Amino acid sequence: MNYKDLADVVFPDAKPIEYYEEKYPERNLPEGAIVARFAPSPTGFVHIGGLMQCVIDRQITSQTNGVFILRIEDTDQKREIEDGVNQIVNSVHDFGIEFDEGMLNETEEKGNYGPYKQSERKEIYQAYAKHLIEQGKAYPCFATTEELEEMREKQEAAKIRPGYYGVWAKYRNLPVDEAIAKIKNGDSFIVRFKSMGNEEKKIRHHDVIKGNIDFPENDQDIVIIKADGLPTYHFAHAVDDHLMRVTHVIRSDEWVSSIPLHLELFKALEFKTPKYCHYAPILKDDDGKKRKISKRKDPEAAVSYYHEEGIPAQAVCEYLMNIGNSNFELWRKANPNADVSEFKFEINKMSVSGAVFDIVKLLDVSKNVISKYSKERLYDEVYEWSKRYDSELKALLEEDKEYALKVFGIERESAKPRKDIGKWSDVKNAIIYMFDNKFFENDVEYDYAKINDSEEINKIINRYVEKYFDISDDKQTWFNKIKDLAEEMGYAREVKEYKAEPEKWPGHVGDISTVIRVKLTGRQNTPDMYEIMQVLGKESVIKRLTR
RNA sequence: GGCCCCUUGGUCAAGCGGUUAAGACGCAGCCCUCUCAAGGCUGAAUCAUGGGUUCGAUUCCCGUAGGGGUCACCA
Repeated sequence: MNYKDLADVVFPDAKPIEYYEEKYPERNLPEGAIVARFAPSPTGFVHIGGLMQCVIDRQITSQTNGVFILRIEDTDQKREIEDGVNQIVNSVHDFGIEFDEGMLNETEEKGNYGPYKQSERKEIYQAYAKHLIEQGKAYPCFATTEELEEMREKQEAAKIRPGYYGVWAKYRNLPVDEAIAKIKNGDSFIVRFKSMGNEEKKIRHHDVIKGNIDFPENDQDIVIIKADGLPTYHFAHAVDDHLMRVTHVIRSDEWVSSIPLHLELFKALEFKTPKYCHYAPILKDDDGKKRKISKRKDPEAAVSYYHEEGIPAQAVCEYLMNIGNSNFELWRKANPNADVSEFKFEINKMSVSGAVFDIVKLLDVSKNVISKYSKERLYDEVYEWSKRYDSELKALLEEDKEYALKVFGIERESAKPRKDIGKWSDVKNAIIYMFDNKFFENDVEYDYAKINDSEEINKIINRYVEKYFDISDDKQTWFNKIKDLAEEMGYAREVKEYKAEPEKWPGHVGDISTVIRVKLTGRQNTPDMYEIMQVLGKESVIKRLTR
């Protein structure tokens, strides 16, 4: 009886690994092409950090003519939710990111290196596990959960390193025939990796992002195949990333401590190790303290949040890109109209420590992104968003599209476009007063500023309407008339004059403007009043000023 | 607790032995033919700490403190 016999008893039906090595050959890609993968569990939830990984992966795989894969890690059935894969695909898709290979939805996939769902790769893992057993590099372990717990308690009590290793690895050296007998007897078991590592020895690993890291060798006999026949993460990682010919394993740095294990696994399996890129998680400022942004506590941890708030996908992606490579914004400034895909992302320039998520900065990025949109694009994006999240806004936009486009056109598509909208949920408030049916719904009791005596206000407005207002005036004429009005009413014609000798007048042309503005829009602050009047049209202006 | 990693203004950060220590967001002030948004200009604000090494340390080494990760038949 030898290891081969044992392997045959453990996995009688497994194919030889050569079968898979041939089925999934090395990819024929140009020099330097990066193959990366996003490998979430099908929980339906995409974390902002996961999206950052996608943005980065998509960028570097595209730029090197490589491949970006979506692999679903569903080896833990407890984590799964219904429709989880669809939700992940859709969430990522919402940000304009497509995968080259992998799952397309719950059941369909594309690419020649599948299946891309781990639960469907069971036989592959078992083939490789069998291969290891044949070589004496893995073995069945019959320890029960209770046994393992007991072991752990002893270790803790004795203050020694916990785990299944060395002398604690009870079934590591179980004679082959005894193991076979147990299996034939129907004893339940799992498969463990037989580590040859020595905890006293150090290894050095070079991480693309973190640089050199030294740690002790792994000596834990970790489980590679669970009781349900599915692999653990570590084993699946080795087998999948090898067979899918992944060149760069880009993942969150919670995995760095597993590197010694993974390295040993790759060595035992005689796989070429991929390049590891461990990025730091996104942090959250919690009352002055930094902590990992959390799914439970922070709504902004979920990418769906940005979608709901109406922060454009491009803005979120650019912000994330900037967290990844902070020279992105320098590049953006130099290339304001270039497509993001032209930015050369350098993975080794990523920060080794986590960045605190800054929504204010994100919104600033967003304002810049939105300021470059044409009014048509703005309309389309806002309309799409409103369909899902704001029916009142939707109705407003549908009522008269031409008019809505004019409203969106105010101070847009110019050299210095407006930058006051950061997210679609800001839009309604920013434009609602431009719509007569909404405007006249409200009371006329507005907050005036400096000039707030109603008699004076009426005098100003009446005079403006009867003598000065003319919708066909050009902007200069229009403004000169407001100055004339100011002068006639006894106010300073120029702000500068007033500032030089404030005691000479009760106010200046700006104060007069404000009166008209408030009467016209209900607000003290608005975009350019001339443009507003032009968009509203003569009839609406008069109606508003004289009501 | 063991192992591993991290620490430049409020935030993101450049820097890689000699710099007036970039830039962005935010903040304050000023300017810009009306308010706001923007834009322009100016300003306040940073190398966690103690030792070394060196002619010289933000940069290299060691310690300390603080923060984070990880120690599952979860990923």
